[in-house]
Amino acid sequence: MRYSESHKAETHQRIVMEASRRFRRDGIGATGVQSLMEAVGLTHGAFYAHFASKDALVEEVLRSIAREAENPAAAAIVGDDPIRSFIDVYLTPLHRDTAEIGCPLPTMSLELAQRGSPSPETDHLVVDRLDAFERALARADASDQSVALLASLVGALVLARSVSDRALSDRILEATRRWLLARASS
Amino acid sequence: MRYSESHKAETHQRIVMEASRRFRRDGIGATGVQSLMEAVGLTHGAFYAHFASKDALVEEVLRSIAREAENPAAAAIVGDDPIRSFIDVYLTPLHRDTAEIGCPLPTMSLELAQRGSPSPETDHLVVDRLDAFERALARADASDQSVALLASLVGALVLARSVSDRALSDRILEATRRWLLARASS
DNA sequence: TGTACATCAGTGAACGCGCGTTCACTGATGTAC
DNA sequence: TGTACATCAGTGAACGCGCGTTCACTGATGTAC
Repeated sequence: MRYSESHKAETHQRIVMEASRRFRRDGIGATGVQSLMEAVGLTHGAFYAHFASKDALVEEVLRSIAREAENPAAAAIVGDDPIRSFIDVYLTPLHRDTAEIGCPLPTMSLELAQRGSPSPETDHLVVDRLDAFERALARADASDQSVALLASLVGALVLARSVSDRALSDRILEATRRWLLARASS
Repeated sequence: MRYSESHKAETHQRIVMEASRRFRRDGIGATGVQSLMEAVGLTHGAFYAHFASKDALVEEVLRSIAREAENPAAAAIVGDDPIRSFIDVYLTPLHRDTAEIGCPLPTMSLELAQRGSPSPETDHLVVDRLDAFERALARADASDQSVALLASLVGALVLARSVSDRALSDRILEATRRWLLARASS
C-alpha cells in the first residue's frame, strides 16, 4: 500500500516518540523492537524500513530528547529563580512516577555506558544541563555547584525510584529538595 | 564425584562472590548464569545445585553485600571526620573504575527496581547507609543531610561512569567532592 | 478518461543466538557390612 | 581388611522463549502512456 507523502515521516516520528517514552520508563534493554512496534500499531518487520538497527534508534531518540524543550526537566529553567524552579520540579513524586516524560539521565545514562557504545550523545545530555545551570547561577563556584547539583538531582531520583517503601522514597525527594534549596538556590 | 564436607559451601560462596562482583560491574541482566559459572570453573548446570533460580542468587548477593564491611564505601566510616573520609573515598576515579568492589547503589539499585521484584533488600542497603551517615553527623538536620549526601554521591558516580569523556568524568567527581566537603563535612 | 506499470511502507515467516531452567546421568568418595 | 552400596556436586544435552534482524512478498496509490 502506498501512503501519502508525509506518512512515512509521521510513522518514523511516532516510533521515535514511543521509544523515547519506553527507554526512559523501562530502560533500553527492556524495550523490545517487537513490543515497541506493536505499541505503534505495526508489525516488527516494518521497523527496519525506518531504522538500520536498534542502536540507530537509540541514537535518534537521544538526539530527539536533546532537542526537545518540553520535558519537565528542561522546561523549568525560567523565571525569577530558575534553579529553585528546576529543583522544585525535578524532585517531585510526579517526576519520579512519570519517568517516560522526564529527565533521561536517571534511567538511561548508566545503561548507555554499560551497553558499551560510548557515543558522545550521553555526554551532550550532561554537558547541556551543566551549561544551563552555570548560566542560571552566575556565581564564583558556579561550575562546581552545577555539577554537584546535577549529581544530587540525578542521584535522588535514582534512589527514589529504587526503593520499594513509598514513604522512604518521598523522604528522599523532600529531604534532598530541602537541603539543596537551603544551599544551592541562587 | 563426592567432595569434602566444606566443599559445597566453598563453591557456593565462590559463586556468590563472583556474582557480587559482576552484578556491580556489568549489571544483573548482563550477567548470564552460563558465563558466571564458567568464571567459577563449573558448567552452568551446577548452578541449580546451589540456587533455586537466578533471582535467589540476586537476593543472596544483596544480603552478602549488606553484610560485608570490606567494600571501600563502607570501610571509610571511621576516623576523626568519618563523613569527609567517606566522601573522599567514594568520589575517586578508583571507585568509579572498580565498580565490582564498590558501592552497589549506583549500578544495581535502579536495575533492581526495573526488574519489578521489589524485595526489601534494596531498601535495606539505602537505609543502612543513611543510618550510618546520621550517626556520624549528629547534627540538627542530620536526617536531611544524610539523604542529600547519599543522593549526591550516588548521582555523581552514576554520571561519572556514564560519560565517555574522561576529563568530564574526573570533573564530576572532583567538583562534587569539593562542593560536598565545603557544605556537608561535620 | 482509462489502463498498465512502478513504488515502497508494511507484512509475517524465518534466521541464529543467548537467556534461564530442567534432567538423566557420572563417578569419586564416605559408609556399612 | 576388603567389597558393595549410597551419596550428591557437577556434567552436558536439551527445553521453550524472546531477542534483534532478514527477506520474499503484498497491495494501495501515484504516475506514465
